Amino acid sequence: MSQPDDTPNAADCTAFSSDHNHHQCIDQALNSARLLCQQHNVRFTPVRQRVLELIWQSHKPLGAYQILEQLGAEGFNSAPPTVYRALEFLLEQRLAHRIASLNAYIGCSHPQQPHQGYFLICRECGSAQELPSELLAQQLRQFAKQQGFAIETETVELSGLCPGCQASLSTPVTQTPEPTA
Amino acid sequence: MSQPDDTPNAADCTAFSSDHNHHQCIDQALNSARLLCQQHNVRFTPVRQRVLELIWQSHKPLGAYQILEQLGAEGFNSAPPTVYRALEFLLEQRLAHRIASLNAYIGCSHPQQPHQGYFLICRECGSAQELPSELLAQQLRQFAKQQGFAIETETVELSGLCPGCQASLSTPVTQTPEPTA
DNA sequence: GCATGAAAGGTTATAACATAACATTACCAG
DNA sequence: CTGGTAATGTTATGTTATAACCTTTCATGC
Repeated sequence: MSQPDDTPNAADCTAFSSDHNHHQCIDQALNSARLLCQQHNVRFTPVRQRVLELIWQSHKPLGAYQILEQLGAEGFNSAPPTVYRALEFLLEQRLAHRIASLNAYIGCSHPQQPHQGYFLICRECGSAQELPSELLAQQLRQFAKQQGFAIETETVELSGLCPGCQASLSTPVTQTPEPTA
Repeated sequence: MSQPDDTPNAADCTAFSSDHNHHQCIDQALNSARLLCQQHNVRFTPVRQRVLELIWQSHKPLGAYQILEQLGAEGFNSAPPTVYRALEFLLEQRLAHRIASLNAYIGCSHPQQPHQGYFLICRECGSAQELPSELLAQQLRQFAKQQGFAIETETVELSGLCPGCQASLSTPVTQTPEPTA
């Protein structure tokens, strides 16, 4: 409660460009998470932290059993309930989202603000970008309101091709090399 | 090809009101389907037809194994591939949609027009209403376009309470009785 | 320190959802 | 009526998720 909510957002980087400092994503996500768990007075245990790290390792949504495999390799207990409990916790604390269309999980880029995640998911590279959009939220509410429907949770997952993969697929050879730093 | 696309749409009824002639939904859906299969020169076999009927029996999305159970009870072959093949066919022909957030399937209310399904799903009564919305489609494209993202498939599933269940839950006793015909 | 109770984690089993692979049957075109 | 393709039958298994019950951890009050 004593902390201002001005922590940098972990994924103000964009999932679809490879030229961002991804360590920052992870570090900021973990810092945000620690802070948020303190504020909520809940325990950020090793397995919960590790699962959060794992789903932040890339911007690709991760299946529960992929996470489980990693955990097992690192000496954690590796029965399904372990990972599903950790994921349940992260979802409750709004530190992660579930991608229904993929049965997969991904770190939440804006855990501080209450929001629903809107996702752009590239079918080619597998990356998913979460985008907050107050405008889209309004439009969806409007859409539901016309039917007298009261929205509680929103699943908005748009699949297709990210800018990078559109380019690679249309010009598979002559693409400009990307900056490596 | 020789048929005009003016078949009545099976779900111009609304899933959230109980005072519609639901037989019409089913009949129209089946007629549309027969027509569409003729047009596409594909076979509308008994099991395909029965699965379509089953997912039209109510406006609640149905799980594959629920369908399977029904089929089994009726003497159809009842191994999983049977129902998954039928569903695959119906999805291909755009006669059904998959609801990712529920792992369930529902009849498509506007099979004639190419479209993505936008769904309002009531967590209380389980009904799902599909709504076409060119406006929402535009807004989603716009949203994606800002990121240079090319949408191929859209998963838009809004869960909450339908008008009827909002009323029942807030005034559990004093609700007005519904017309029975 | 230590009792204690709630939260977290361990363990085993199983439920729920979905597909692979290969054999058989149905159906139509020639 | 035959040959090929689409559909279905059959068996097995893969993948995702949860139930149920037991043990451990850890903050708290004594």
